[in-house]
Amino acid sequence: MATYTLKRSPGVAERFRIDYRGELNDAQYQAATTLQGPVLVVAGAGSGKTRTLVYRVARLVETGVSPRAILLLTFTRRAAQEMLRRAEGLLEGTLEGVTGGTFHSFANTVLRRYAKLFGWPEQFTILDRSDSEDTVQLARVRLGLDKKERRFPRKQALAAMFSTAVNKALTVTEVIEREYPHLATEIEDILRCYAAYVEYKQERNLLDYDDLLTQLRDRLSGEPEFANRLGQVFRYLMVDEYQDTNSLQADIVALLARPHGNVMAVGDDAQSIYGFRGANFKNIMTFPDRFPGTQVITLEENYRSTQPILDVTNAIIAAAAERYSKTLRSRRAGGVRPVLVPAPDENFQSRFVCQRILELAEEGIPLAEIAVLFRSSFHSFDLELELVRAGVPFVKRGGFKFLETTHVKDVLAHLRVLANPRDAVSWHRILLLLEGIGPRAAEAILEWMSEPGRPRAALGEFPGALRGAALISLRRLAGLMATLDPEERRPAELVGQVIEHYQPILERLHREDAPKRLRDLEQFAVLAERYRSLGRLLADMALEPPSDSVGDVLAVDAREDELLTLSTVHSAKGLEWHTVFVIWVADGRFPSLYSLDEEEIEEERRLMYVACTRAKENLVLSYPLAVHDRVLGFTMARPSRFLDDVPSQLFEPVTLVEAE
DNA sequence: TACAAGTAAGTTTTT
DNA sequence: CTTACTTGTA
Repeated sequence: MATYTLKRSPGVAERFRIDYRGELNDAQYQAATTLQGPVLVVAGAGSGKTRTLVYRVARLVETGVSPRAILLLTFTRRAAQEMLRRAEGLLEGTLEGVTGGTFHSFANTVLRRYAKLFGWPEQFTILDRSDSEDTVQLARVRLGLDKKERRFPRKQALAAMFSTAVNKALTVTEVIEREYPHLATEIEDILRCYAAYVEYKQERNLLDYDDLLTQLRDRLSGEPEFANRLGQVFRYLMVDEYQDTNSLQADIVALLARPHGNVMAVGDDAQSIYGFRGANFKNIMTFPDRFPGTQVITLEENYRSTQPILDVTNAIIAAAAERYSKTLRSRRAGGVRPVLVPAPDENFQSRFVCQRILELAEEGIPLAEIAVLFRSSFHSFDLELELVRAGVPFVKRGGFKFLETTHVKDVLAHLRVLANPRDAVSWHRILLLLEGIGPRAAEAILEWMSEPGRPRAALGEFPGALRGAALISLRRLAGLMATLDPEERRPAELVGQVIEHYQPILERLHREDAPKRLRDLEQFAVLAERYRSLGRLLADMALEPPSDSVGDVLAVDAREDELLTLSTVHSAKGLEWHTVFVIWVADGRFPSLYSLDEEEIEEERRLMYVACTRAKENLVLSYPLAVHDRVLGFTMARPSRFLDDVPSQLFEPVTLVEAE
């Protein structure tokens, strides 16, 4: 197809409502106003990266680009929304139509929209991690690999291997050789399991997270019409957090940009923290090779933190083995030194943090401006108890979500078979909940149900031999399926019906804490009110689950803006607070005990860097001197090795003493 | 064949 | 704390 380029009429594009020159520094201005061709922005922490992206979106729209032609791939949907909200505020005029989201959610949207083009069924179900694990387990049982001696890996380990292979562009065999050498003897069975898993997904229209990406890539490279249409729709591509993309995602970016070459990648190699799922921060180094003619722009001025904080973070990252060299300089005067606090044990640490937070609140710092960060989500358990005791309301980000609890997943499974009747994983789950039905019976029923022309409600007519209780509960389920009508009922109504059906099951299975779990389900029903389509609800639950963890019931009556944040460092990326506490800055916790290889240590270092660069005014690092280990009892802890690289005079030392 | 109860072992970070 | 696997009973 020949292209004919229309010239922009002079005079129209010359006048902008926004004073880009005045509101951005030179590097930011250059990034925001370079609209054509490939651009790489290497943006240090706090250097106004989001601001720059926001202004660039505004600039594109002001020069006459339709918002619909702009595609913003960010790390979380929250980041995309935040960006659009700010751009909206800037331009008042409407930015409606800008597409934004994660690679996964974008893949989901376009694969569904163009499903007909490549002869796919309209409905496919997305498997989240634990669904994938369950599916692997089904494949494993089917192959008779569950009756083996104890050496055979469990479902989590298997699913992790398969995923690693996809995300690091390796074969399963290579992954085992590199990362699971002790399983070398099992390779054959593991590969059989993998093949069964792949086949199972294909038969049942199931896509796991990795399939979303591989399918998008393969359709883009294999279906010219699809690639062309997308290329015509999305003519300006922006990718945030580029250092956290893996080679699969980098391929997708290249394929999307191929028709027009307008792609801006923004990132910071020093903040690459997703290597464990295949991200390769070298992507950002090789971007200019991949896109010839790339303009590289570096943002080094920091607007977030005070200089004493930057002195510490610069020292931490200076010891990194490999990186683009840049040293952040603060634009902000003054500031106090970060504080380093050794605590006698974990509970001292918790009490210290809690007490300081209360004092800061007293001084007028809003709780929403304070965060406590940690390496792994269980590190905050003790602190959470302390905060509840002190009546400090908080939200916890990262870690276990309430969507991942068994009871919520059970309810979701009922909804999923409505959207995709072939979703055998969900059927399996539902059937096993019934009294008197175990794996054998479930398998037989599914087999029978899979014959064409059997509606969901036909369950009750299953001819196989079943005991009394099983027959009754199966009929009851059939009754529910007959009533549920996804065409007629709103998602929230469906959820209500399912909960009603599920309540007695829940009471039988979890006698102890049924009321607590029921409250979670009510919470879920409330959440479902926001949706008009069941498909949308299910896709969101898999791709963009609500980020709050289980059990911040305390937060119910506190206002959103009056909550303290507890967060894993991973979930804190891109955010900032007036005061940041980092707890458990001890070797074995941060860096994690499980990440002691050379490359992994480098990533842990970057993670520490990300944690500390979240702070604007106050940074407080603490670690317990004695650690309680379930096996070893109390042992001595050593401060994080990353502190060794920081000259001690950069810290304000503090000693904790108990009141008389 | 289903299930309760008991033992043993694995536990990072996220889409 | 969860889940995987075993054993004993209906």
